[in-house]
Amino acid sequence: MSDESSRGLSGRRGHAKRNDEAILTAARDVFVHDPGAPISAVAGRAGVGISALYRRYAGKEDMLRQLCRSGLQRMIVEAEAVEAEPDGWVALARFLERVVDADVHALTTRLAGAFTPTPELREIAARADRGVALLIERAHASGRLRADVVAEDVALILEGCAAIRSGDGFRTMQLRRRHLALLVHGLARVEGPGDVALPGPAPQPGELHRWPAESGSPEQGADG
Amino acid sequence: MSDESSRGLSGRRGHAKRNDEAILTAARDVFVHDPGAPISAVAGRAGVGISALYRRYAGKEDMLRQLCRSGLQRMIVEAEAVEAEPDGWVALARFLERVVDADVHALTTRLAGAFTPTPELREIAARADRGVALLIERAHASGRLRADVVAEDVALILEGCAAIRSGDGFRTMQLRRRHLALLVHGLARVEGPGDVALPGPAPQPGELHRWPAESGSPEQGADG
DNA sequence: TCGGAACGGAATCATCTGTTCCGCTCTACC
DNA sequence: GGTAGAGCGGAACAGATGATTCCGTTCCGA
Repeated sequence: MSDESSRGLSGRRGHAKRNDEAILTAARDVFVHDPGAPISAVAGRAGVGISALYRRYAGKEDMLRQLCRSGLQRMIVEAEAVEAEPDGWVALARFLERVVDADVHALTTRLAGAFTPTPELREIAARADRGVALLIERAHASGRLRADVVAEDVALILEGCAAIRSGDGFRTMQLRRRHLALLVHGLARVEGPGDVALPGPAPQPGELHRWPAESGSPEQGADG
Repeated sequence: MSDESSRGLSGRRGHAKRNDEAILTAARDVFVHDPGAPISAVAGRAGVGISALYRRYAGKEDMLRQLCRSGLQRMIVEAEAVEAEPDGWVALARFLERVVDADVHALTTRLAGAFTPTPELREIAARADRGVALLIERAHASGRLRADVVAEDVALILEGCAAIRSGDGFRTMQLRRRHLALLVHGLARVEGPGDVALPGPAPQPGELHRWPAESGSPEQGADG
């Protein structure tokens, strides 16, 4: 008994700690499914009351910020996880699979409009973007990536995959993987007459950014 | 003056007829952008009052139904528009481009959860699905489509494209076209060792359907 | 001239939801 | 053993939102 309590696994403290995770998981599940979900849905899913949430987070916005941050961090982790892969092309493909499997894109992008970012968050986002850019660079170097693909295309790809939904969570993942496979196949360079350049100006750095520029120009806010 | 009025282009009647279109267009624009938008947003965008909407539609649900129907019909029109194209592969690609350009997928799918379908609507949807199936069949016959692609993959592709968004409407279309090009490239058969089969069970007919089966089995409703 | 189609928009009514608050439980510590 | 308070459940509160109704007004059309 004293063993358990000293490790924080039982008693009031341990229970609270377990709730920390239950709530975080529930929040992730709920908001990935529906970015506009009410906070009570999170409480319900976690099997706790509202006050258990407010004990941990200053408010809904704070909660979403944390969630977004954890998503961005996960993205960075996945980028690092494929760093050791010697083949740049394979690294990119594996990275995309991992991110899709982690279902992290909705957190980092869909949620982003619902709160004002902290400087810290901007920095983490920048780090994540840099990781992606590096992967694209390596993939280009491998010679197997279409020459006209840019780092920002990754955002389009992830967005497209995240949009796939079916009633069942597991099936959703299968379908996303299938869709991703199609996309990765599309990313591959093809020599010969079959190759047609991707149309339109490529997405520009910053164009698809989660939040409007730091401060100053009152650009298009754009979302409703 | 009598000329115009006889053609319904001026006067109270003509104005009303023009409002018909303005409202329909506004509704399309608004709900494509945000399926959960309030009806007042449509009125605002159309430059009319709320009552102008309620004169034409029984309620919001009715409006969404009409919108969905027009979207499905547009889909059928686009399928017919490429029927004459002799090359089945080209026909499929052109069809996808047309549907993406018409920005019709959000209407036919995203909106579908917001109202109960009429039998008529189900039938139109079935006709649209048949059109797509035919295009896939022809594309297979041309020999240029990956063998493991099925008709239901089209839904995934359109969903993925519809998910792409930027602040500007025109730019959004450019980016969708770019993404689509990647996808179409991915759809192309590649002979040789580079070819990897699409993973997971292919999407089944009915699996991605807009509405739960006609009646009877209380399956997963699934959406929030 | 006049009935009423067409309409604008305020008022209504029903939710929905973020946040606060109160009282309870049960642990951690003395 | 007793007690302060961490941790919590959930009702209450306050504000927003939004579909729908309703009423007064305008102005066409006969």
